[in-house]
Amino acid sequence: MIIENSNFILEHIASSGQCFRMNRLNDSEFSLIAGNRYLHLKQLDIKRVELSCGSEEYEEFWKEYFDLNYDYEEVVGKLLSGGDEFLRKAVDYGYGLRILKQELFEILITFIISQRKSIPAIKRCVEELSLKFGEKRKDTSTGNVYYTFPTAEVLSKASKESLRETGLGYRDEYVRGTAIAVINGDINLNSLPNLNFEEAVKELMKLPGVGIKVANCVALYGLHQIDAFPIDVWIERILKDIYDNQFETDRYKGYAGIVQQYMFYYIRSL
DNA sequence: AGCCAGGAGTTAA
DNA sequence: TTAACTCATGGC
Repeated sequence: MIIENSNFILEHIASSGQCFRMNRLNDSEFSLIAGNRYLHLKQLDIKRVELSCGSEEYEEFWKEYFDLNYDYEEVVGKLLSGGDEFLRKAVDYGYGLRILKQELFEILITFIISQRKSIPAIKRCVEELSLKFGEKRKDTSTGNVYYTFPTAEVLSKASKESLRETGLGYRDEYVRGTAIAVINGDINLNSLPNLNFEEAVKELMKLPGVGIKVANCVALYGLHQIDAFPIDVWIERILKDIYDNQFETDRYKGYAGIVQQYMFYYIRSL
């Protein structure tokens, strides 16, 4: 089915560093594995995207996944007219970015993996992990074969050695420890959506391999706390070099996470 | 070849 | 509380 939206650019979303299983197939087409599902996407033009799913699956899952109930045009308008030169250029460059609503456990593990890794390396590791510990599926509408992201159950039972074979490096114990914490009830992922931002971050940081930055990423991409503002090495450079450490996230309350996404995507292009 | 990657944990002060 | 050091691996 075809989606019309003036802020939905697949190329920008796929390479924005928030999802690691969305891949470019050619000039206009992309594949995406999210949760247990597979989707084929095609950018028809600047305002139209074709999805391989039917309207029922779209309404039930993908519409929410792509945050298509939220009006990004309003945020874009504020940033373009807000008088901040860097943000204006960032939005101008990264138009069509959105904050996806991804599966919580998958986001938790992938951002634990992300520490001290480049985006290509993260993607490779996530694919290896899915191939080794996920379930093989076949998409009914495209016939495409893919592997789901592994469950906490499976990862909690995996040996350190088998985990490390996927390229995790020293993060093997973090992944294992977090999966075990989820299974034995040390943390209840289902309760996190009920917490406010500060409480959720505090809870997440009890997990091995989850510090302030990863917790913010999980809050933003897995809990859709769009005031979360993850500060990685790139964002830190911006805050220092562009804003002389005077950037005020409070000024963008209600959509700071979206601002962060534009910043991140833009700075990496320079 | 050597540096850096969407950092976190530990230790020392 | 903060600073320095270490961690395994791959991409460029």
